[in-house]
Amino acid sequence: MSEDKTSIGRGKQREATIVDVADAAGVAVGTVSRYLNGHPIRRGNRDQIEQAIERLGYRRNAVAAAMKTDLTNTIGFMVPGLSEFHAAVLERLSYKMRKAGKALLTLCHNSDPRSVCDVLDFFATHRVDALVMDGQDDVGDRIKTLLDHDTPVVFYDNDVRGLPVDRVFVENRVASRRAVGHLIDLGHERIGVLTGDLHNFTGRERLEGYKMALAERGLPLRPSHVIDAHWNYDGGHNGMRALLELPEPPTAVFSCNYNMTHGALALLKEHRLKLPDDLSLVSFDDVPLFALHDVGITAVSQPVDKIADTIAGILQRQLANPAGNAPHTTTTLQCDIILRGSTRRLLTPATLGATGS
Amino acid sequence: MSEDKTSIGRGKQREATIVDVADAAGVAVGTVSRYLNGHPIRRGNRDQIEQAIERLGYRRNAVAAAMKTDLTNTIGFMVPGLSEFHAAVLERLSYKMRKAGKALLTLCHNSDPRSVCDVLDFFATHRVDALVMDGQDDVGDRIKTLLDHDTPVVFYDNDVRGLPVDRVFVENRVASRRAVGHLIDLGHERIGVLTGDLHNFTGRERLEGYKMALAERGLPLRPSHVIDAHWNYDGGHNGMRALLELPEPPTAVFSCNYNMTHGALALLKEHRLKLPDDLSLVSFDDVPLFALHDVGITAVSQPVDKIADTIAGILQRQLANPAGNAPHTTTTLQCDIILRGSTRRLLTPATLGATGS
DNA sequence: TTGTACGCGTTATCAT
DNA sequence: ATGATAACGCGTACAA
Repeated sequence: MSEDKTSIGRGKQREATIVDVADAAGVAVGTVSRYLNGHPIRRGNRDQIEQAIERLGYRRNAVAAAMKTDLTNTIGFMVPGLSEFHAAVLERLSYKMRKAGKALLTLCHNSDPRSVCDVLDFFATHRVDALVMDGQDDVGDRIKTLLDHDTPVVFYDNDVRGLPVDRVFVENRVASRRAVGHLIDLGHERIGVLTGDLHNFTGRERLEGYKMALAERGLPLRPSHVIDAHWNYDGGHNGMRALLELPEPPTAVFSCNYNMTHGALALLKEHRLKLPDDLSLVSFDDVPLFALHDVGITAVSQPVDKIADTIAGILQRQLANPAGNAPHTTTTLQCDIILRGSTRRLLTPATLGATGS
Repeated sequence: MSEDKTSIGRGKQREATIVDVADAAGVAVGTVSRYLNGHPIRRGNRDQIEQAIERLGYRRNAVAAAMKTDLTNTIGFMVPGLSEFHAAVLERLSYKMRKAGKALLTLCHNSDPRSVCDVLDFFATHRVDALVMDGQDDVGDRIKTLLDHDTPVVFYDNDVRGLPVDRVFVENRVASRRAVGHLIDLGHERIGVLTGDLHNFTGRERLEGYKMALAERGLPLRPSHVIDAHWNYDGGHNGMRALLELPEPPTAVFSCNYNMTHGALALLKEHRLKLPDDLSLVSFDDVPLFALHDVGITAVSQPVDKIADTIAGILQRQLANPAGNAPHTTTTLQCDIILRGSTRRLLTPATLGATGS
């Protein structure tokens, strides 16, 4: 009820400040500030200060400190959504940064360009010390604004060219080429592909890997076998149906990310089609349950921990640096391909295909 | 090179402030501030201000604003890790809060009490406007500190009693009882359970549901069938092995969360045991791939979206409220049980069991 | 080592 | 509706 300044219970109880602590401890504010920041302090004063802090329930105010130091100890993190992959990167990265006293401000953009801009503005306004995101087109202006103010930016998972930022990617082309090459090794010649958005750098790279594998074995590229499945479940679901309804359906399919694989698997199940007898399948992105899926899904595994650790390293280097004059790096990490039971050798592979064309 | 105050390129280029904007626009700072906050402004001044902002590349400083208003528009979010469940809640919650101009400061504690405290201190120092977390024991003091300063706190997923906070949970007991009841309906009498940490409120509730189902059908509770699997993969893996090595192994198992189910499934696969012929299994927590797992995993599905939406609602109500005098609520949401193929009717169920005891 | 005093960028309170 | 000015809590020269 009462609005006393000395109210002990709940209520507007004004926060104790560094000044209050100084008064209570009988020292100057400067001394308290130095104590808080780990500078040497006379023994007796230190005890007084610690008691005062305890007694007053003083809590440091990082907001006020940020205003002076221009350091919020906060890092912007923006991804399309918290799929298994991005969630894993976020968890590991947040763990690493916590040990450096920093935390991630997490926001998703759902692949909506408008949201991307809003989020970037939010980060700029909140003066994040750095920004980690998947590359997104049409945001060059906003990114440049951040860079102009010496905010380090790290792209991962997807690139946007021409921006002076640090980058952490995986060898999308190499891994995709190996994955498709594996199918060819097994005798497959009609291989479908579910691609991500091709406006997207990573989407194009994975498709290129597919094309390279075909080309280097002298297999033709059939346009009808290339389905734009938009990175998502529905795309994978519909795309797989489209492939199966082809006059010459593929005997194997390469899916360029987990979501599309998921949709494709659902469609196969609906039609009671069995891997690998009715179709061989390789997925980009490995998730734990793929190992348990009946015969097991052969998949390209991204090195999540290495990705996060690399980003953390870059962040620490850039933040330790006074102005943004550290050189920008691009790290490209290798993927493993995990062979499981969703792919099988195709016997007498070309018999039907030869008569067809 | 030059440290000119007029440098245009990269570098220490001091941020334009509201004062600079006011000068350039020929108005007072108060006017600019009001413009930025959407208050009515004379037409001509508005144009001047907008031009000045554009010309100077002015970006609002949320840190300085926070110092005045005691509002950081930042919400602390702490969970043990970003498992599928928590990641989904985080994604949806962050989406909801973004529309209110707020973002989540995300930190994981990995079930380490020390980390829990560190994270809580971090949030307090950074003056988050609210806190969302899974309940964790032994942190009453830190939580009380936040509450004393009128920071709304919401617990979800796991409870800690005796704290004046808002709560959002699911009907753990009811759902578990139904899940185990389903197994009993199918004729199972020897039913194992992989439990989570029993120091944990939710862990105990799910186990209670198991016990209730047994009791109300007159089945004995066999202590050897109750395995503490610590919520995690290894626990589920080892726990399932322990159950199968029993002289009278269970014919069905109830696993109290996804991680343990995952471990259990892995063990079954290693031993080439098939669901549901060799064993029936029900999992608490549903994940998308359970639908695709060979026969499909019967699972209790938590209403992730409803959980997040409920939390968002509470947050908005509490934040709209001047001081922390809004009543605290506890919301308990229902779960669905998704019947799939991992459970089967046990024929002549008691024949062997009867001779045994 | 310690104390004093100023400034960081914004909002809020007054008059006008 | 606007202008002038006092805070907000902290860090840090500077002088002592």
